[in-house]
Amino acid sequence: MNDRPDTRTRILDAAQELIQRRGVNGMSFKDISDIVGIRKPSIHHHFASKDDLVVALLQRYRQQFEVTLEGITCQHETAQEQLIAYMRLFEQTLQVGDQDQSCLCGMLAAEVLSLCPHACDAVNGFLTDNVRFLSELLQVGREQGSLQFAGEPAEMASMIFAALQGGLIVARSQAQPQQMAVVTRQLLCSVSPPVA
Amino acid sequence: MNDRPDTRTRILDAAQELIQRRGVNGMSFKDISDIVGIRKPSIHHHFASKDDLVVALLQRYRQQFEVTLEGITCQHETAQEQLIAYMRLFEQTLQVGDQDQSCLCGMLAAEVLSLCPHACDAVNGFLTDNVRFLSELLQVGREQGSLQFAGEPAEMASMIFAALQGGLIVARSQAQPQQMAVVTRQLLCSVSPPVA
DNA sequence: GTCTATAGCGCGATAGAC
DNA sequence: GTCTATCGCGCTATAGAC
Repeated sequence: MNDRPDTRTRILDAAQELIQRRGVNGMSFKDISDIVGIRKPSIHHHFASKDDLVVALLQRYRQQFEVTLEGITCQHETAQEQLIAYMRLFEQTLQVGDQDQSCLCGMLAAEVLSLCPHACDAVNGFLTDNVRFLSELLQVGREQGSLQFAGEPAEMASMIFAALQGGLIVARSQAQPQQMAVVTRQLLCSVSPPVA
Repeated sequence: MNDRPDTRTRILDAAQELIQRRGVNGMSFKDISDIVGIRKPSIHHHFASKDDLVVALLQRYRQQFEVTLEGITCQHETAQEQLIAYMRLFEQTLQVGDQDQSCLCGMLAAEVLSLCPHACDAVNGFLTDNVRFLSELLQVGREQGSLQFAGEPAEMASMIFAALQGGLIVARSQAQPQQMAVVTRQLLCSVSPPVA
């Protein structure tokens, strides 16, 4: 009957939203306590330090993302459809709330010098996982014939992932969410077989 | 005979380096004063506030960048060569010092919610200028025949610029500068006519 | 598990001497 | 133009009552 998540979860939710908007260095315990509706020191009962909070947040985020990627693989037949669904994730990020949220790990990757070693490893693990996922998807797509491109799948994967992360940052900064769709459409063109 | 720049310039240099490494929110007057070798309050003599410093920095950066872009246009004949030279700028950013510097405006675009309106406008102006430069370059290249791609030049320009910005963030986070060259090579593939 | 109170520090910024 | 001294604030974190 109680559909409100527990405090720990609500703290993580607030922290994630704040980091995706302003970055780690732009987020404070005060901001979190305002959103969650508890006092600042109460946060320390759930997370000993700010670093611990960020590490826990990354752990949850990567778990959720893994499930999402599995869903994409299962729910779509062709690699092309899977790629479209994957890119949709990034477009959707910009459609939440005030349209000012970027990818959590893209944001943290930009601020990587402010992170503790554990958080740094988690961010880079996320980046690597994504490029690997894309790389396998491109490989399969090329074999299927639903995708076509020059060069190695791993290199095209790096390029596509970079474009999606950069696209989020640029589109959000300029307050033009539709620019994200422009980037994904152009990416799709770049790996699609000629229409003829 | 005095080859050391004046204090104002050295403050801007320090601020730029710090922002490209840690972002605005990760940079402080203390950091600047340590690098420049003056006391914290002395900075206020040159820049009334932190916002003023950031705005002045962006003004200088955009002026310098404009000159660089003109140089690229003049020094290279074909659009393809100009594109290669442009992308080289992003690779070179990652080759400076400890290889942990990103693009100033890419960093600030990620932290755009922490900027004053003037700085925000300057960052977005920089982004727009770059996409426009690329867009014209792609248009000319297509007409020349040195470049070839599907879709509109403006849309391909958005995609390329996003990939360069995202590529910087990812490669830097993972401490793999060579990944930046992977991205630029793949981008070049995507706008090059078939070798045959 | 949440609270009040507070420690301890770093921040941007100001005042005023030199 | 740079300095010392300091203000006022916000931060993360801790101590201890309830």
